[in-house]
Amino acid sequence: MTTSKKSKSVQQVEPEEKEPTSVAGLVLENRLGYALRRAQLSVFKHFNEAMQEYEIRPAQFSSLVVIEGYPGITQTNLAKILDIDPPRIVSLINNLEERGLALRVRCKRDRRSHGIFLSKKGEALTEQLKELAEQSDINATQALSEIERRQLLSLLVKIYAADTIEE
Amino acid sequence: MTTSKKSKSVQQVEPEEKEPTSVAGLVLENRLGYALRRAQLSVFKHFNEAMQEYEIRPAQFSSLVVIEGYPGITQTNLAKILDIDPPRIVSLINNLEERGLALRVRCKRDRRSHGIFLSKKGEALTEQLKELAEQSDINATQALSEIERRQLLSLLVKIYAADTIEE
DNA sequence: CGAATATAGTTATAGTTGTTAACTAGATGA
DNA sequence: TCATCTAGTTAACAACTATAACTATATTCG
Repeated sequence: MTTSKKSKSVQQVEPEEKEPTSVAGLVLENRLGYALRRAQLSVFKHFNEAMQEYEIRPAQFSSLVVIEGYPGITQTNLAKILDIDPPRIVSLINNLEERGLALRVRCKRDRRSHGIFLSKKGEALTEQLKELAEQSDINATQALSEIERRQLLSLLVKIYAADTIEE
Repeated sequence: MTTSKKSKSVQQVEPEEKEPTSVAGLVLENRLGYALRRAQLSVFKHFNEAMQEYEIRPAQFSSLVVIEGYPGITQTNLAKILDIDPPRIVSLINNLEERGLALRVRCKRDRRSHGIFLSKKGEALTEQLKELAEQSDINATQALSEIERRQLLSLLVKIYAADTIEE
C-alpha cells in the first residue's frame, strides 16, 4: 500500500515545513565577517545607484578624492594608499583621462613616473560626487542614528588602520 | 603625514616631495562605504588565511552553516537567505557534494526541488570551521575590545537587516 | 482533460574584478 | 660602462557576478 517507486540511489524526503528567510539564530548572525560583507554590499548598492548617472564606480570615486587631496600624486603612491594593484590603477586612470576628468603629467625629476591631476571638470565633478556620497551613506544607513554612524565609522577605521600599519 | 623622518634643512617648495600613506584628512576617511569596504577586505583576508588549509571560501562557509541550521533546505531558499543568485548556488553545492560534505536529496512532494543536507563529514567539518571563524573574527579585530566587537556587530546587522526587509 | 503559465534547478555566456608575469623606459650606483 | 632597481604598462588568466535560456516538473483554469 505504500509507494511503489523505483529504487534509486537517492532517497526522497519531505521538505522543510516553513521557509527560513534569514540567518537569524545561526552562528552566522554573530560573525563579523559575514555582517561586514552584507552591510558593505548593502551600502555599495546605494552608492552605485547614486553614482549611476555619472558612471562612477567606488574605486573611481576614491581615486578622484585622493587625487584632489594630493594633486600630482604618482600612480604607485595612489595604489598604495587605496591598496589596489598597480595594473588596476592604469585602466582606472585611463578611464578618468579619456573622460577628461584627470590627466597624467610626466614628472620632470623622475621621467618614469606620472603626476596625476584633476582637470577643472574633474574637480567640479568631484565636489558634486562628495556630496552625493555623503548623502548615499546616510540613505544606506537610515536604521542608524547620527551618533551610531559615527561610532560605526570609528570602529571600522580601527580595524583597517591596524591592518595597513602592521604590514 | 604619519611618517616622521629625519627632517632636512631643505625647504624647497617642490610639490609632492612627501608621499602620503593613507586617506587621513580626506573626506574618504569619513565615508562609511569606504570604511566598510576596507574593513571587510581586512577581515576576509584573515578569514581566508584561516580557511586556506580547508579550501573553504566565505560563501561556502556561510552555506554550510545555513544548511546545518536548516537541514533539507532547498537551493532556492538558500539563495534567498544568503542573497546570492541561483546559478552560483549550483556550483557551490556541486563543490560541496563532490567533496562529500553535502548531498542533494530530491524532494518527494515537489520533484523539481532538492533538499540539501550535510554529510557526517560535512557536519564535523562545519563544527570545526565555526570555531575557526570565530577565532578569525577576533584575530582580525585585535584593535577592538569585546564590547566594541559586539557594538560593531549590532550596528552592521541593523544596516543589512533593514535592507533585506524592505525589498 | 490539456494548454498556458510558473517554478526549481541547471547550463552557457559574458562582463567585471583581482592576480600574476613579464616587458619597456628611465633611474641609480658601483 | 654594467648591473640592478623602479614606475608604468601590457597581457594572460582566474574568480566572481549577472543574465538569458533550457529542462523537468507543477499549477492553474478554461
